[in-house]
Amino acid sequence: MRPAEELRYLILAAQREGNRLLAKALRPLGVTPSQAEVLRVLQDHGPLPLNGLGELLVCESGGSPSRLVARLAEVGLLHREVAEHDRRHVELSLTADGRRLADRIAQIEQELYLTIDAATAGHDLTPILAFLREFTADLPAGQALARRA
Amino acid sequence: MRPAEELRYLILAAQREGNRLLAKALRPLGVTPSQAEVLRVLQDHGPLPLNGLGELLVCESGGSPSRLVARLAEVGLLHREVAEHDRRHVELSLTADGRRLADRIAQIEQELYLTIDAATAGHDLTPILAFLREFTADLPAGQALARRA
DNA sequence: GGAAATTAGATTACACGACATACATGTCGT
DNA sequence: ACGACATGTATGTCGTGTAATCTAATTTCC
Repeated sequence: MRPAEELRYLILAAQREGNRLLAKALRPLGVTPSQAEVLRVLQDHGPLPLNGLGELLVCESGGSPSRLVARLAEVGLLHREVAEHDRRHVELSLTADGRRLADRIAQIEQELYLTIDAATAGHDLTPILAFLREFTADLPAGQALARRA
Repeated sequence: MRPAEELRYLILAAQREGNRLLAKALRPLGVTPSQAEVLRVLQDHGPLPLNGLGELLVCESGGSPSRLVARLAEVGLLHREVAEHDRRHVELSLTADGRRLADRIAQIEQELYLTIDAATAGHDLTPILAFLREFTADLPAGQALARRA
């Protein structure tokens, strides 16, 4: 199998399995990995319009994440408020419940990162991160990640 | 951002964007990336039972890919035949249409691999492949990929 | 200044994919 | 024949991409 093909499928495999592990760890909290990403981004980057949130999400690369946000608003984890100066904008902010849950999600992420650290022991991540950064630099999902820093 | 976190999101970003590029390239053929994977696996690994196909797919890692296969059978790209000696087994094989389409998919994959080669120019893939192989070695999706060789 | 066109933000609908669970059915050992 | 097990199916929930649509703001042109 040529390297490009193996790389393609290995990235697919790693993403699928990593997502599955995270979904399992998050299940007791009643949120999915994508929902957790929304809550954590809102926790770290303050109130955001829907569009601004979309620009920081790696999942849901195109358009506005209306549907993802709608589910979180339904269960009272975040608040949607129409901006008075521009009624096209919807300001999103975590509720008290949402902040509490975001803290618990952060803990689970820490455990995940310890698992990843263990899996990467003996490997130099530098060339791997460098390649992936370059590969995604021009693409929406990569730019979203870059904006977080 | 700690390396483990960046790695997690970069893998997600790379997978999403890669899939989007492939989906766009496959659109004129009327198939999705997952459907294309089924057709190509069947082309390379002969007739397979549904379960055996599932063991070679990186997408749809758990369970049997019933629905994926059902859609392809509906549009006449593959044939499902119940084995006479054991009616639990369904033998899957490409139809003439399926074989023709698999050839065209293979061409599009070649173009994708050229794009990946260009993106990886200047990088040594060896450590990247080694890490991802190790990371997925014990997981279903990684084993599926290993079985292809 | 005001109406029409354009742009921007958000929502919705459709199709498909992924995962988990529950269910039905076939096979085999006893 | 009965139950354990394996295999395949159906279903529900959620996620993701695309496109169409709706409304609000802005721009353009008279």
